[in-house]
Amino acid sequence: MARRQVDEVRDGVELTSLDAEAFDGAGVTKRALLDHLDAVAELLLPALADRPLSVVRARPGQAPFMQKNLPRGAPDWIPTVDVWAESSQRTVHYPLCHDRRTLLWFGNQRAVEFHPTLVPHGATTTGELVIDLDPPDGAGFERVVAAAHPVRAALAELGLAAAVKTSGATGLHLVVPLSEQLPIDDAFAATRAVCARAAALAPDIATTAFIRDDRGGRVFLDPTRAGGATLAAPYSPRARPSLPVSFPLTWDELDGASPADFTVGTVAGLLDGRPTWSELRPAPAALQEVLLTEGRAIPVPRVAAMHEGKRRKRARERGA
DNA sequence: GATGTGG
DNA sequence: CCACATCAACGCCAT
DNA sequence: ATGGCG
Ligand SMILES: [Mn+2]
Ligand SMILES: [Mn+2]
Repeated sequence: MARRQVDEVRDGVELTSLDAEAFDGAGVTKRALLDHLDAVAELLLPALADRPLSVVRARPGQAPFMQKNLPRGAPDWIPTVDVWAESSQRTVHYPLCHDRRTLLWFGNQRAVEFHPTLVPHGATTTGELVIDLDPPDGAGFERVVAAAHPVRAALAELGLAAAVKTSGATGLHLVVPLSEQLPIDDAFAATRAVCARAAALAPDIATTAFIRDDRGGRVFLDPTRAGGATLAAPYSPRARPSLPVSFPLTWDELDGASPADFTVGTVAGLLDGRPTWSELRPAPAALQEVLLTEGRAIPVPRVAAMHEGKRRKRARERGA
C-alpha cells in the first residue's frame, strides 16, 4: 500500500493529484496538463533531444520556480548531462528528456514550462538563429505581430526566412534555418545584427534596448537568445492562467491569431491536419558575412545594462 | 514533489 | 507515526 | 560579489 494516492499509471509513471488545479489561478487541472503533454509528446520531444532541459514548475501555494538540476529522487532512467556553472561554482546536472515517460514524469512534478537550450549539449556550432520578440507589459498581441513584420523584412533582405510560433506567454519566437553551421559566438553576433536591422526598419514599434525604461512602450527584440540560452519549446505550456501553449503558425495565420486560443485544453484538438513546427521550418539559407561584421560591432547589451543599474543605485543612495 | 527534521 | 520546514537558476562582464 | 533582464 503506497502512502500517496496514485490516480493513474501511464508508461509506468505514477500520476498523482490529477483532479487538482494545476497551480493557483491555472483554471485547469493537473490532468489537463498531463493530457496535453501526452498529446504533443511526438512533437515536443524532438525539440528537447540532446538539450539540457530547464523546467518551470508551478505548485499550488507557491510562486513558480525554474529548475535546472534533476532533483535527487528522480528515477534513474532519466539521463543527465553535467554542465559546470561558473557563477555558482558547481556542476549542474541537467536532465535530458528523450521519451514520453520522462515527459510524463516531469508533468507529474508539475513541470509546466519546458525550456531546452538553443544548442544541443556539447555543440560548438548552430544551424539556426532565433529572434525573440517580447512586447511590453499590457500590450496587445497585435503589437508583437506588427514588430514581427520588420524582422521578417530584415531577414528577407538578407535572403533569410523564418518560421514563427507564439511563445505561449505574450511574445513570438522566430527561427531562421542556416545552410551552414555557425560558431556560437557568430550566432550571437548575427542575432544582434538582425535585431538591430529590424529595429532600424521600424524604430517606432521595435527596439533592442535592454533596459526596460529605455524601450518606450516598444517591442523588445531580444538579441541574447543564442548558444546556451534557453527558449520555451514549441508546444510547451506556460505557467499562466489557462496554461497557454507555444504554438507554431503560418505567416498567413499570424495577423489574425490570438494566442489565448492555444492552451492545454485546445491544442490537442487543433493538431490534426496542421503543419508541425518542423514542417513550417523554411529551407536553410546562407548567412551573409556582412551580418557578422555588423553584429561584432554591437556591444553585448547586458554589459551596458549592468553599469546603468549600478549607476542608478549609486544615485539613489546618494540622494537618499 | 521529495526529503529531512524532531516530537 | 505524523507535522512541518525547506528546497528546487543561470549568464552576461566591467568594476 | 554585483547589477537588469529573460
Ligand atoms: Mn520571449
Ligand atoms: Mn526574451
